Amino acid sequence: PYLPPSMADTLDMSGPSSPEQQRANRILSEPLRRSLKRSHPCSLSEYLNNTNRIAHHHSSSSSTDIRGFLHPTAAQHRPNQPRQPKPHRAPSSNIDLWDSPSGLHLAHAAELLMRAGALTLTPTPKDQGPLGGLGAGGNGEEVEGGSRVEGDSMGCVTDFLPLLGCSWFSLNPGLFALTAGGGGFLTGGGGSMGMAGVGEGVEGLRGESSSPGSGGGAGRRKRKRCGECVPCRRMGNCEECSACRNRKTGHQICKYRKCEQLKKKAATGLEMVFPSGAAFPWLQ
DNA sequence: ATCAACGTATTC
DNA sequence: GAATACGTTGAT
Repeated sequence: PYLPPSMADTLDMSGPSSPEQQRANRILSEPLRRSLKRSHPCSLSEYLNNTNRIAHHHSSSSSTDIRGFLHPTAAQHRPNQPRQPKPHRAPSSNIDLWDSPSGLHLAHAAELLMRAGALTLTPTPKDQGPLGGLGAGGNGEEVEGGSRVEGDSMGCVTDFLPLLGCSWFSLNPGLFALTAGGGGFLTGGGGSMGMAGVGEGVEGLRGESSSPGSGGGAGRRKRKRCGECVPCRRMGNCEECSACRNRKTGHQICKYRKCEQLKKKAATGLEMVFPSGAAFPWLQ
């Protein structure tokens, strides 16, 4: 029930069986570009904290806790119960990480990232967020080596919630963009990962450096030209437009070469945008 | 909304 | 370090 057949095919780790899968695996195994290697991991702890704050804001009971979202049963009862399989869906009330209004199915996304090798689990003792140890610690279990990710019989991660509860769950925005304003590179159609943006260098994660005190615009990722639109394909500057005439001071590309995608306002927030305009379309 | 200028990320 | 170009900001 977690993954549609097309996605299950995509995530089949038994080996590449199609040219698309072979290409995807090759791309994943290729070394990062220099600029991508310099990308710094983006911790989800801030996101989770924000989510928690939002939950408090929206909850009139004021007793809402992210623990309740991540471990509804653990937060309410089951002190000595053996580990229950994680519910596929949290209660529909309040903010729901598993079926958020914005389509942010975080666990699914992270599962895909991990399977694609784009998500790293980097536990550090000092990087345990305020929610660190949730779930696993509650049952006296330890996450060993930071790679304790179990899959259920359906091949889905059932023990992912403790990872969400810790801030050592990190993403590498250079390798994996969670915001693709010019169109996502994960394509649901055809059951294959498009990965169009990976080889070229995926850009577009925003907000990672926009935390208070980071200096605002400094550190914000730059999007890149799509290279496919008419302006991008145009060769040479016109040398007549204002951008060309003010090249030294304006620092702008020729107006006739300005990428159509970059003309649009960049997407904001932690979300995937697909050509269809839907986030995580395979889950809809 | 458009434009110019600037800051700065990125590439060479 | 220079050149290029994206993002932001302020002026119009």
